[in-house]
Amino acid sequence: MKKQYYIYKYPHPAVAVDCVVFGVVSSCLEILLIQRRNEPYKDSWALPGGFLGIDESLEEAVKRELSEEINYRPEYLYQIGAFGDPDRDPRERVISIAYYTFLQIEKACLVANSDAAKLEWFYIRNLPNLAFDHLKIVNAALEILQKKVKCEPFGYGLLPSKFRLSLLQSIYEDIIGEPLDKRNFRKKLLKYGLVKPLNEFEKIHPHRPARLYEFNYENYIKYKEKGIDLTR
Amino acid sequence: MKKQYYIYKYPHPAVAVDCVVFGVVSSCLEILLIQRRNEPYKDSWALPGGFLGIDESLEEAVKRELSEEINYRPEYLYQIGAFGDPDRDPRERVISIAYYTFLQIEKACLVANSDAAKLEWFYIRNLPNLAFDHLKIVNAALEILQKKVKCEPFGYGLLPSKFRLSLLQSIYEDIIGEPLDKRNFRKKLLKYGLVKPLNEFEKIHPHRPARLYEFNYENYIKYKEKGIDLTR
DNA sequence: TCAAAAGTGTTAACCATACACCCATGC
DNA sequence: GCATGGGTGTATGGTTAACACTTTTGA
Repeated sequence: MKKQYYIYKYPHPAVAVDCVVFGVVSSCLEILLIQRRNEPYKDSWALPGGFLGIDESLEEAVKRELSEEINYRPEYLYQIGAFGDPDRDPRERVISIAYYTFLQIEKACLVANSDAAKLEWFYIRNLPNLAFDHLKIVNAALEILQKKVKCEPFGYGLLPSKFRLSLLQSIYEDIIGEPLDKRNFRKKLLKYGLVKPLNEFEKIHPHRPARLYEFNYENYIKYKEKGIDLTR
Repeated sequence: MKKQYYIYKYPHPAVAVDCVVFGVVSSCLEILLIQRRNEPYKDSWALPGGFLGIDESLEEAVKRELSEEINYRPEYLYQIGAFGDPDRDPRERVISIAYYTFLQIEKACLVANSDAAKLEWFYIRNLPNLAFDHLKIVNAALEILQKKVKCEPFGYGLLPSKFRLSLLQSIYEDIIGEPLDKRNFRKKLLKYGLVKPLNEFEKIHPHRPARLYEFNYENYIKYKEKGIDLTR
């Protein structure tokens, strides 16, 4: 492999991408973190991500990094924003463009990558110390979800395709950080036709089994455009 | 001045900042554009902006560029996001981090900068052709305002400190692109105490003079946190 | 006296809120 | 039969939506 250098007339920062991967794991909203194997922040937990290739788009870079690091290639990415404090990376000036995505656990086969970096899901309300300014990035992502949840239906592409309404409700509660009224929440979902009941039930505990529902995609999109607040 | 080069082991993109400056001009929501004096896109209209200094924060870079280019140093900046299509700039790979800000015309003394680049306000619904992907950036900013206006009170720091309610209403209408009911709009603003009436009137046309109002900052902040939709 | 923009109130339908009890199951 | 989470209905008050006419001014 040829050794090469890149020369510029003016100093250039490095550009990286990072991604907050949300998933529903053990009935909670969690994010996927990687334990760093190198300095800086060796052994700390960090968002999956890496440096931008000079010819690839920002989204391609995220998809490539996630494929490599968590063996999952997301279809949809949503930009959180750019994080560029001059000292956010001790090595050199690095601007990170952060994204978030949803991972339906049923669709993913997560394996630690070939480098055997450790991967783990963490409940959003119980995160470990994070490398770099990754906590700031996660918090920015959560703020976006908090706003989203108050303006549009939420959960499609994140929850399993068949789910209990109480699971959807608890994801909402994880995001907004306060309890919702069960009766009102269900009434609204059904009234606007956002979910349709199935004749299937989930028996995961020694209690009454819960009915499963699917999103009604047509109405989901309709109210995504029109706007709806399921949190009240 | 010493000639110097900057050498990296991996290729680095350039990083720029651009800013959509919103102002209320001739009773409309307008943005400030600069006519480019150099290639590429010579003579096209473009957002004010420029390259990031290697040691300055993203926001500092925007403030510096706006000071230089439009003689106005904004206090608050809001990030739109990063725009990084590989071919968005024909010169080299450039990632642009875009911001928007509000400029109260009463507080600014805009002069074309020393380089005598032409500055002009353009109504958001009647923009000229823009350089680079700046139309995409402006549209992203407008989408943010469209969402904002449906979730929080809007206009503080943008409108003159004393204004007619019909001016505020028409700014809302510029953003959402549809007419609002005058009675309902005013009723809501007053009911929630978002504005307070003054004993001053504006006579700018040969008709009945309009009462001026100020924002009630305390309630404005309160409903910004709590959320309110003045568009319905 | 006309044209133009400012300003004002009421009603009916809908929606949000708050709240408590029964159901189905496995142990 | 009990513990646990699943599931349901109603009444009240507040919010939205729709609507048309009078006022003030300068020309």
